[in-house]
Amino acid sequence: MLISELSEITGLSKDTIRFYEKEGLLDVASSTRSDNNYRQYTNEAVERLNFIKRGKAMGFTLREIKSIMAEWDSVTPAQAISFIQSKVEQLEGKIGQLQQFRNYLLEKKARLESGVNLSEVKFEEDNLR
Amino acid sequence: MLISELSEITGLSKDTIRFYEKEGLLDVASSTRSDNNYRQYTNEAVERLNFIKRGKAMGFTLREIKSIMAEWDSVTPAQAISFIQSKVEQLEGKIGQLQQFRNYLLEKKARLESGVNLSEVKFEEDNLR
DNA sequence: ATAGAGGTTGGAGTATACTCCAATGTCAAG
DNA sequence: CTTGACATTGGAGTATACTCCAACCTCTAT
Repeated sequence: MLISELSEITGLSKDTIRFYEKEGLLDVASSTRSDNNYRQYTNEAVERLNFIKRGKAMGFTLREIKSIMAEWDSVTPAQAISFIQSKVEQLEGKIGQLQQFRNYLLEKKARLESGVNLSEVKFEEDNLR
Repeated sequence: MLISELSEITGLSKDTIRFYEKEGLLDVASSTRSDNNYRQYTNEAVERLNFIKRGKAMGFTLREIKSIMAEWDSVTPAQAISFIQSKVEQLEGKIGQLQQFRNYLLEKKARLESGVNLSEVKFEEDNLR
């Protein structure tokens, strides 16, 4: 497929896709050039871009996403396992933080609903634990 | 306290703290100026900065964090409740995504451990659901 | 043959979030 | 009264991740 189609499928702009390519986030399996010099994309490209989107949504930088994908391609199973394990641990930390923050907000909300004044529940670190 | 102490307590650089002030993320309750024009910080500043760090860790931009704090200060209880509710929903979405990604990684890991070839579990969108 | 909708490039510009620096002011200690 | 450690400012520079643009090539349809 050409870049417009890929752009529609993924919801990423053409510029962004070309930018990702410049940055080395798409490999040969994702895109080749046809005779007219147009980029030809495979489904691999769709998968890669979705992977990138996912990674970004979890707060990874492009650099990190690139390294994740590179590891994925080049690494022995044993290395992959320990790599994944460490990523999972990172994610678990992040999830824990988000849940804490969610609980913190819900607690504040409950206090507000029970009529406590806003200023009394403002930024107290203790509420976060 | 002076900026060095605040910097040590929060782990943020002095430049970062001054940058946050420029951006309007610290209010009068957090910092005032003494006669010599030095910034004098209160514990409120520590709390604010920790709040900012927390917000950043969950992927909010400074702009968003500022608006959260502003709402917090200026809003009626009813508005605060609906604001919090929407933030909680956003967070729940984020948490859900992170958990999905975590499960995805764990699944890949399990496959690797059971001896499946790496290339067979590479970037397939189906694995993400 | 020309229009129009696609594609290409290199490079400049933008937003975010710092980070560094030079010049200068303040203050306690020797 | 100078030294050294702190503080101040404005402004420049950096990294990340795009976003836009001009100039130009390609292909299909009329």
